[in-house]
Amino acid sequence: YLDAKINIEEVKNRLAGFDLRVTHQRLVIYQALAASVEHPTAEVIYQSLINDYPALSLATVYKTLDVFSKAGLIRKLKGVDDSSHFDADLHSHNHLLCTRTNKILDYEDPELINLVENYFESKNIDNFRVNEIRLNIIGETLN
Amino acid sequence: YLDAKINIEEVKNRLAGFDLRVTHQRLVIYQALAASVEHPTAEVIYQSLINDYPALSLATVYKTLDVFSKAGLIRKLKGVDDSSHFDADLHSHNHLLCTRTNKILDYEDPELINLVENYFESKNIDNFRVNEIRLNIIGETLN
DNA sequence: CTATTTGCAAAAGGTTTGCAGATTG
DNA sequence: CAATCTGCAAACCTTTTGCAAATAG
Repeated sequence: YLDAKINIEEVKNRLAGFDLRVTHQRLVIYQALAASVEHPTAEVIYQSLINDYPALSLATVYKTLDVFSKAGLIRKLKGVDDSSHFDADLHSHNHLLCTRTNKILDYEDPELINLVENYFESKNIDNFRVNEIRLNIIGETLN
Repeated sequence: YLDAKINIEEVKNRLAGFDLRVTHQRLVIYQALAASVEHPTAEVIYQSLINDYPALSLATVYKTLDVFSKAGLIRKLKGVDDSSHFDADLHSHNHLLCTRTNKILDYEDPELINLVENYFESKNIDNFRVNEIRLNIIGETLN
């Protein structure tokens, strides 16, 4: 379930890069999120940390994820069941949303990303400034 | 804000087409949703009906919209602020999500729809059966 | 030292549920 | 009639908030 943890210095650099204060809680929350490939919810992140950091509060996890996503350090995603998930991967990629398991999976497809990006580069939408295109693929994992 | 109301016989046919019982509440709720171009929330639909149907309950609006969307008669959408909106328009189309007003606007673009549909027709994703592609354009209305 | 962040508990907000009575097919 | 739907109020669950103490820069 987990990638190798990113080292703490790297996390500090990333926080600094977004003008965010470095606190112990922020470091471990970011580290937990970045180490997961599962696009966890606030609750899941909290549960993954509570054993090692018993003083950590769920409200802090919520606040921190909110601060991070408003700063642009991470992204907030919606699952098919309306739950809020978070993603530390800022690279352009799309997601598979499974209606059976409610999980969110990464879908990396450079061809698709190019297709969509090219399309919108040459496109102007009246009275609307485009910030981001989110393409979600809804369906079912088969395994 | 409102299109002309669909006539009641047409609404009955649509409900029947999805094997849904016809009740007074369902008729007016569907009619209100179909008449709106604003992708209203449950609360907004409720408010739009409460004057004419004082006995209507908000819980019924929620239940009905849930039944409708599970049956496939309407679609549930998520706004940028995480609110649940509903859409009676089943035709292929995309949405503009405004981060300033939290509104959802229709974005009709046959060329884009073709582009994406064609791409996924020839595409197979391992261990995943695709049901639907949702492409949302996030940004700001300029008005 | 000042501003920001944290933890706690309480509150909020949107949505769901249980149930008795009403309605549909 | 049997099955389903409705209204009401209470319950629920996720997220947010207020505030005093702790911490970062």
